[in-house]
Amino acid sequence: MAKSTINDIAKALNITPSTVSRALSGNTRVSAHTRKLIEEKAAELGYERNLLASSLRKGTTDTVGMIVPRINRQFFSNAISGAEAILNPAGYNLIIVQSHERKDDERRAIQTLMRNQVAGIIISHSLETLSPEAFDDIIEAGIPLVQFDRIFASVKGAFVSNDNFSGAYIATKHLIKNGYKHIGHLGGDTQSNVYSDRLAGFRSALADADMQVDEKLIFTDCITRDKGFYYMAKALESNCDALYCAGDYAALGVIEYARHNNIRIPQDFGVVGTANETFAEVVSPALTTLEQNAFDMGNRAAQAFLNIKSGQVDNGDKALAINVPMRLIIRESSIKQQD
Amino acid sequence: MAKSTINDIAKALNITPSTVSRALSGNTRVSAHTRKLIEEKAAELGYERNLLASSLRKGTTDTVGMIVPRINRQFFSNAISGAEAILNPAGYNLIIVQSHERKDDERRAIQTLMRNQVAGIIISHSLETLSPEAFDDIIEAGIPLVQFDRIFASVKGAFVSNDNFSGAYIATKHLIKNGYKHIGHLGGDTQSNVYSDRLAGFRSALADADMQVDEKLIFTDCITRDKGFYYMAKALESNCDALYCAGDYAALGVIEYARHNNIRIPQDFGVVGTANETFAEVVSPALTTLEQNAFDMGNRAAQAFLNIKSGQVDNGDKALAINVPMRLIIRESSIKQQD
DNA sequence: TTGTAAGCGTTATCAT
DNA sequence: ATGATAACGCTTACAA
Repeated sequence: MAKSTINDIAKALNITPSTVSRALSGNTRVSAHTRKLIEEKAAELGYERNLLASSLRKGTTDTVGMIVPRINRQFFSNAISGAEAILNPAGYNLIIVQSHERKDDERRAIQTLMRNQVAGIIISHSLETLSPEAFDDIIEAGIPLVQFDRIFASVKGAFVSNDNFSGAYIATKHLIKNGYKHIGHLGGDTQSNVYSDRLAGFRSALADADMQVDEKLIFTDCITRDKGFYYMAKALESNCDALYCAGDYAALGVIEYARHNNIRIPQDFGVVGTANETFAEVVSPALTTLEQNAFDMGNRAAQAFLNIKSGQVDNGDKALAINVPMRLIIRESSIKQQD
Repeated sequence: MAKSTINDIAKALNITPSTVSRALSGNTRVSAHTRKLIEEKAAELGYERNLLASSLRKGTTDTVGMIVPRINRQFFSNAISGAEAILNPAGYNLIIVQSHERKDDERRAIQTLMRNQVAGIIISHSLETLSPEAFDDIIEAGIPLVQFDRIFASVKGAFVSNDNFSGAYIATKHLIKNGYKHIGHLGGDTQSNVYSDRLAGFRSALADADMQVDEKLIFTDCITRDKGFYYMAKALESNCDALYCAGDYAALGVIEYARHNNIRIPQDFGVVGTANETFAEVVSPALTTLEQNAFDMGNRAAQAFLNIKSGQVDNGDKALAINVPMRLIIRESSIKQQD
């Protein structure tokens, strides 16, 4: 009933706890005989090692903390799975905490993880977090830190992000190629690297095609469905005929506005989103969008942690920046029909 | 740089660790003066309490473990948020582990949590888990256990589930009222309470309307989009004109089959899903579906844990069964037009 | 109000 | 191969 300890096992077998500990941690310097006895007794008593005690003694844990804004977003939950897929086989457990896009929650999350003596922290910071003071604590405590997706480049440690610039560039170029002439952008707060890079990629694609950027068609607080709906109306007032959206939810709002107002997508208007949310394939017309490869990013973030941990790279080494390419998934919403 | 301890603080102030401990844990029996000194020094040294040591000493942790099949399902990620919303204010941290619908992973997850001495476990078991041996360990160790959504009724501890029977009943009745005559069911493995209850509710609704259940129209291995597509074809061969689906993904498959084969939904064929996934509102025609109220379930599961913990109810008390009603969200896919 | 000392369960060092 | 012992950082009687 009550939890048993190595002392219980030792007493039951008339040996010392140290021998039990050795046997149970796979140490070779225990006779095959006693090892067997110990293992049997452990099973009989339902013994489970107390990781609090073990970690306290060893001074390290096998736990990695991962902080994400929200887990109910495909991107983050898949990134988590990607990290797990690397960490579990490597003997680490992953503990997940949500920041709910709030700075205070994030700070608390960092504190909780540090107090729990995690072996490392993998984080995509909240949108409310505009500067990385809280991250410095992590580095100062000597805890390996990996930022992913949303990055403060000034912080030491590794980071893994999408190649947002190139992704946006490709998406925009795709709209240009398809004959749209007056292309706008629905983006997010440019204080975030994610959205500033996407905006930059958008601008760059237009520039390379010798097309003017109409500043009236650039919106940088538009990552929700409602805002997408709203700004689509605004964009149309300025004769917009296509939008590259930095998020699928905004793109969804665009599609819905078009449907309600009998604007034909893709014939009259083109849309490309970003993220490939589950609904992108299902909405009608199906949404062309940029795949973020979340699983892969989680994978690489975890790998970066392992690299730091194994001493292969220094935590303060800036060579650890990884850029994951984004892939354009072409569906109906951007393929202008010739009529 | 290196982590500091209460000993560091004590030494720096020429007092004993016990006083520091008392001050930092809010104990009143410390003079205002020394408390202030201690707090300042703690801040200066960037002290963070080592929870491993603290918990080991106290014999309890403030960590609750939550095991779910996968976090990238809206239902589970929202349930997690619901649990968090109760537990964090109550001073608990939630650690989340995925079972990936695999029995072995689930077993490992339980082990990890127990080794980490969690204060309680909230779980929705994997579909691969057909019997609850692993759960008995939890109860035997005296750890409060709350099952949610997927339940083994034979296990002690609390459980929180949807009222799947009534939900399915309402959904099916809704199809009947809308004039569909030959209604089938796409469900899941009936070894799970979730799917057996939904099937039972479906049957019951037909029975109460004096309608025959056509066994050829009942499929119990159909919770994916592909399967939905596939079984829709089968159902049509038996002159089916409506399906109540135990999952939205299957319903999506149905809609897609209909679209590809020029079957008009809802005019010629009715569909109701279950879960209200994000795409349900967005797909065309919009899908009528049962809301699972995931957040609320997580909330209640967490509350059940707190109740056990506070001794209000016994962990072995079966009075802890909570049934959360499901709400039918009526959209286009089930409203037969009169023509 | 503060100090002393023991102990949570484990592991590592040093003996034997 | 096994035992004795100390220590990880913290909390809590008990003493002073």
